[in-house]
Amino acid sequence: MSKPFYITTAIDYVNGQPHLGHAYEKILTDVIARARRSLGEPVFFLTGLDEHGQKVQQAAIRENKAPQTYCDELAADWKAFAGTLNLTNDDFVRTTELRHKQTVQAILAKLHAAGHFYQSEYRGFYSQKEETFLTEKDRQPDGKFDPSFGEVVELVENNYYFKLKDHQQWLIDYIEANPEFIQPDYRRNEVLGFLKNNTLEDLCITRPAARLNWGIPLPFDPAYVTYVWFDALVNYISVPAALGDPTLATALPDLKLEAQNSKQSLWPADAHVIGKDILKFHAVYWPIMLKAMGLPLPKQLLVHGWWQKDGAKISKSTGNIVEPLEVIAEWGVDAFRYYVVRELSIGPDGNWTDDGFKVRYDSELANGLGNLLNRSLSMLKKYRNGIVPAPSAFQKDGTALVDVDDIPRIEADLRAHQLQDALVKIWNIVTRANQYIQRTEPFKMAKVPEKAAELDAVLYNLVETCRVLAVLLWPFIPGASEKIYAQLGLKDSPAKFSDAAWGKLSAGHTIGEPAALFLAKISCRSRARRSPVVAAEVTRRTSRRISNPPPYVGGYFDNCSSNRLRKKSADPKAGACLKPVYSRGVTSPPPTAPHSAASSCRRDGCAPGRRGRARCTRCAPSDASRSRPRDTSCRSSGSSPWRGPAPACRSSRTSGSTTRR
RNA sequence: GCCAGAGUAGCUCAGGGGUAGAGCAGAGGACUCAUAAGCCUUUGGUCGCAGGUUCAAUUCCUGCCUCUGGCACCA
Repeated sequence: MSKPFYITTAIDYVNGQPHLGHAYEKILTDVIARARRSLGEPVFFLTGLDEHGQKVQQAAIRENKAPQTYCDELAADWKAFAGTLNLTNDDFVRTTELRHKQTVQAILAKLHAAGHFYQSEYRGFYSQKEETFLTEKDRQPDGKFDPSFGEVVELVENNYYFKLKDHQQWLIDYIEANPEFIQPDYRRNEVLGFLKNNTLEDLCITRPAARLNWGIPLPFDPAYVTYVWFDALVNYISVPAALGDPTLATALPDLKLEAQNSKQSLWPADAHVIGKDILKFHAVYWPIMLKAMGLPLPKQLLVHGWWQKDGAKISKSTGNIVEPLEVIAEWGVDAFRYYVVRELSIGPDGNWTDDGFKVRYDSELANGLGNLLNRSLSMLKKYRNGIVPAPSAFQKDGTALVDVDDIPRIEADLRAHQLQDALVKIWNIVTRANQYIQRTEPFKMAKVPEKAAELDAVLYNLVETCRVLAVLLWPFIPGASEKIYAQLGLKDSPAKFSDAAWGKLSAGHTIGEPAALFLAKISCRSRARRSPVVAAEVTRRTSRRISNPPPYVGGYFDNCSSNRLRKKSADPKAGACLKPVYSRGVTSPPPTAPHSAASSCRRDGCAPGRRGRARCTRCAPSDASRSRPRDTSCRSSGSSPWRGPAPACRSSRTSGSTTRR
């Protein structure tokens, strides 16, 4: 058994309720953890809470609670939140737990004995009201501190310091020698720039217990508690230590936990997923702490950006917020997970817009993936009684749907933590499958008995593609993925990446009932609002196909994807909006469809029946620009307007992705 | 101020010395298996500004303008 893939989130400071940023980091981590499990690796995924410190102590006092009680109550919310996000964390660490405090103290004792700490005086301006030292930034232009700080006194305080000065050069060398250690690259460059241009100052690691007692006491001097660094960061090793990690047991021989004796080390972590705001702590202090302990460094710091909403900073005070729980309640956790992972790659800041969310939900999840599943299963049900047909020679088409290269490329993206790229590739398959239906027209084959074998093949390819998609999507949207498997009538789980191999669906298998995977909430409502005729048809179809139509809760999408229909519906005398309704074959088609219903041509005398610009002589485009030829051939093959060596052919450029990395 | 990075279509972004690319948005069309979904076609750009190198610059160089990030107070 190989070493488990050990991945962590930062632990969140428990002084409030979880917000979008917390949710984002946890989801990224969970997708990576699930992906590794799916790929067959053992995984340990750790998240948790940072519960010590002044703000917690103060908040507890304000609520007239013991700090531990205060933390216990909030911790319940945070654990529930992890469940709501459908996280697969293997443990949940709280820094007030005994196992954590014991590890912290063992480390402090060891480093103190080895001479890494010293005591020194700290002199500064202290606000008694705010119970904090002030900095130069807190000064007003006239040199005085803001009255909101109350009385400010100059205070001298002894504290313990951690020596950093000797560690600068090896850390620079290490980061330069290990490009994967800090990702993305520009974050790595920031750390290197900082390390090369500044001299590290020793780190103050304590607070006097008289001033702050909600913390872990120094084992060698109970007059002090340790401050954030040797508390919060240590969570990454306190849980493995408690689980009996042999690497940690060797490094911390005095740590006597009631540990299971594990044979496998979790440490070093394979990835710490963190926000850009805490990069320095993880890229500078943490490696030095580990080096001092004699422990190896984590393999990677994966640094994500922050979210904005509507282009502005997320802020409780201005009300510019995204409430994850509300979004999940309305749209489902899979949609939420999908949006935050698909919207941006790991690194840059993101911008949440409600419209953007709705567009992705509607066009990508509901109309792209969900509708593909629905139409594929419906046809199999309708034409073959829901029984998967036997393989035939025609099925080689399936390789065009899920290209032989797709699976390894997606696997490579997952391993490289390029989650957005993986989703883009997966959606290429969705698009290809929808194109395939249009190209092969199985609904026409069904009317021609001689094409039965071909229809078998097309149906097989479609249903099998849906199955493969479920497997590929499991790390991202596990709920939807499992629903796809259920609709396919498969008993097992789509959680094994190797099941993405083509052809695992066996002939004779009977699928389950098709149902909407992601209900498109809007588009039909939007249309319905504009045309009573369409509204009636929508209601009829909805009630026929969906056994339990959800109640309409109000609100419309502004961006209806089919503006053509919308605009025509808005024209009171066109009747054009009827066209799609008639064409459903419900009733006979309109005897004389108005010309304007089918064409953009509105000139008098343009013969009915002509459709499209090209066929209408009076409306034909006169400008040459419309038919500007597109010559994509390689220039070097023809007569060249320039001299010199033949230039490289530029016609084979690969298309770009929408992501900058 | 210092150090990075970025300015390309309405939006989000790829690209890169030789006719400018994708997705979304916009426009037109054909179809009916499907969640009014899906499919096809298509309009948009002096590639921030000014110089320079070059037969040729959006691409390389220089300068300028604008924006973003970092520069250890803090999660």
